[in-house]
This record gives sequence, C-alpha cells and structure tokens, in this order.
Amino acid sequence: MAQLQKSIDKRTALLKATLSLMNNGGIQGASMAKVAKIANVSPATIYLFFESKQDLVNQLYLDVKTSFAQAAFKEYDPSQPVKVNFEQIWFNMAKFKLDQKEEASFLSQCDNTPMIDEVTRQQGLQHLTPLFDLWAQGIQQGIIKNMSPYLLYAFTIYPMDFLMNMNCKGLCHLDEKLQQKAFQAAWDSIKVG
Amino acid sequence: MAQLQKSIDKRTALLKATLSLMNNGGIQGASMAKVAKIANVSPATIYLFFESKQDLVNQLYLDVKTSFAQAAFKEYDPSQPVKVNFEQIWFNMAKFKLDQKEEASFLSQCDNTPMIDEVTRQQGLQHLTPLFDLWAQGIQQGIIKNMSPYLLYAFTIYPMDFLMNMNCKGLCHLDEKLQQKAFQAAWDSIKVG
DNA sequence: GTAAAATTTATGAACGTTCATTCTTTTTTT
DNA sequence: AAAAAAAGAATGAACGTTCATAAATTTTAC
Repeated sequence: MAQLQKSIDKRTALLKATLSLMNNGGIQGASMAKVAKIANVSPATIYLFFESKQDLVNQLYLDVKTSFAQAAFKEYDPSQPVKVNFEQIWFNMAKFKLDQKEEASFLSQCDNTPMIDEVTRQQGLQHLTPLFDLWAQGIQQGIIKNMSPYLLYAFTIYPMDFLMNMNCKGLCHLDEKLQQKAFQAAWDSIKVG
Repeated sequence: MAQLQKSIDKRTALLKATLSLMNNGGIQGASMAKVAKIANVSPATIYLFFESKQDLVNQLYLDVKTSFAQAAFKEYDPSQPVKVNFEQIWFNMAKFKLDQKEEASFLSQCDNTPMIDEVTRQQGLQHLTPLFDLWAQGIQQGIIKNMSPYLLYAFTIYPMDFLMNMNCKGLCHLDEKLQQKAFQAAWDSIKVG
C-alpha cells in the first residue's frame, strides 16, 4: 500500500518536473535527463511509468486538462439559468488560469503547437462537453447567438489564454475589475440583442 | 548584382524551409540539417546568413510578422471612420491568415511558446501600432469601450488564431459567412452600447 | 582579352554535446 | 531467498556548430 503511494508520488513528481521544465524552455527544454534529475529519479525510472517522452507529454496534457475541467465545472448547477452558469464557468476558468499559472500556460502552449497527438488533443477537448451542452441550451433559448461552438469558444474562452500570458509577463495585471470587463466583452460577443 | 540576388534567394529559401519544418514538427522538428537539406544548401551555409538557430527563428519571426502587418494595413485610409478602418484591418488579417496558412500558424505558434526572445517579440508587436492608435481614437470618440489594448486584442484579433487553427485541422470551415459572424462577435465584444 | 592570383562563397566532414532509450547491476521489498 | 523496483552507466543517433578545404567569382597584370 505504501508502495503504491510511492509509485503515485513518483509519477506525480515526474509530471510536475516536466510541466515546470516545459514552461521555461518548451518541449526541447524538458529533456528526460533533466526531468529525472528534478524528480529525483534515474532517467531509466521514467520508463517504468511512461513508455516514451511523447507518452509522458501526452499524459501530462490529459492530467492537466482534466484538472482544468474539474475546476471549470465546480459548483456548476444545471438548474440555474444559462447565463448564470456560463458566468460561473467563465470565472472558474479564469481563477484556474490565475491560480495555476504553470498548468494554464502549459495548456496554451500545447494547444498551439504540434507537440500533442491529435488523438490526445481530442480526448482533452471532450472534458469540456458540459460547456458545449450549455451553449446549445443557450442557443435554443435564444439567449446566445446561433454560432458553432468553435466561434463561441474562440471569442469567450480562448481570449483568456492571451490575457493570462500577458499577465504572466507582467504586461497586464488581471485584477478583479479587469476580469469583470473581460467577462463583459466575452458575453457581449455571443449574447443575443 | 546577380550575386546579391542569389544571396537573397538563399536566405529566403532557408527561412521558407524553417517555416515549413516548424509548422509540421515545432522547433524540434526544424533541425539545422533538415533546414539545410530542404533549402538545398550545406548546413554550414546557414551560418553565413544567421549566427545561430535562435537567430534564424527570430529573423523568421520578424520577417513573417512584418509581412503580416503589411497585409493588415493594406488600403488602410485614416480619413475613414474608426469602425470602417477596424473592419478593413480585421478582414485584411483574416485574409492573410487564410491565404498564408503556414505563416499564420507559425506566428500563433511563436506567440504562445518561449521560443522567441522577448526583445524580438516586442519588436514584432510594434508593427501593430497603427491598430492601437485606431483603438485609442475609437475610445476617445466613445465608439469603443474604454479598455486596455490587451483586452481589445484578446477579444477581436486573438480569436482569429484559434479559428484559423481549427480551420487548418479541417474542423471548422471559415467561409465568407462565418467570417462575417466572427467579425460581428469581435465588434460586439468591444463596441459601446 | 586572357590567364593567373586573390578573394569571396560554399561545402562536407567532423567536433563535442546532448538526446531518448536500453541494459546490466544493485538495492529494496516481499 | 526470490522477486520487484530502481539505479547508473552505456548505447547509437542526432543535435547545433565549426573548420579546413574546394569551388566560384572578382581582381589584377599583361
């Protein structure tokens, strides 16, 4: 039992090391040797948990995406009106991206480069289906413009990645007030009327 | 004179090779050996034009960003109203991203990863100052919400990168009609009233 | 105008490193 | 003592870069 826990801890340490290294120097900055050293493990040990570097990165992507989705849909209450739910999810996502900067910036790095398998990327996307369902509901109720989820995502969620990146670089301070303005912009872009 | 042209051609071929390789496999996919082979040149020759791989990528970034800016501000007429100009610029950018897919996807890759020097990135950003000026004008006239350029960019320009990526993957067909919808969303997110 | 010399331009091979991965051995656990 | 887990050293391949030379071009000399 303690053995299992030690395994889990090692896997976690490896993922965390990869995350940190990739944020600083991209995928080329995360060599297996460095990952192993930071996780206090031999390079060979990585291969007890991951079958290749690609597999390591893919699994990290899925893990992070999963925890992002969990954060996004926290306190999500389907009985509430569409806009309330959307606002809840939007601010949940914003909070995640601000609190877990490394995770968020890793995801945005992955989503714009050909370093994740297309299959894995699709798997990650599926965690967001509740949001897509919510949008469909909003469209049906005539509250949200009749647009493809791609457009809705592009104009409400994706902009957060840019703001988060600017925030990380110290170019744009994402305080409460700015978040409110940003949400207003997001909502205005897709609301009807 | 013909010698100078040959030099320019070689430089161009090297940049083009790098662009193509990086789009397929990221920066790790663009090894100097492969770049040289595709440009029909010896690896050593690259170093007659670029002092390092980093320099090669930086110069490519600046070159592409420059031609993007040129496309963006084509037929830009400062005597026209703010919204007309903004619409012109927006569709110019959309056209560039659709016509020059490799260039566009390279830029979006660079803007989300730590592979370009921060200095170089700032240089690239400066090409967009006419747009920032236009926004300032719009805010002054009470047409555009009083927001930082970062927010305005995040909700009007940045979403295009996402749509372009989806379009490239065949997941979202960016025809005339969808472009119109997208522009409407962009404008709605920042317009006053 | 032409041939030799000088200079520029480009090369392919080779450099030392570092890479992802594997293999053999040692340590730890059962 | 047997089995499982982890280690470190070693693998060949690939990396970015350099270097001594070869090809191509320009300059010089007649």
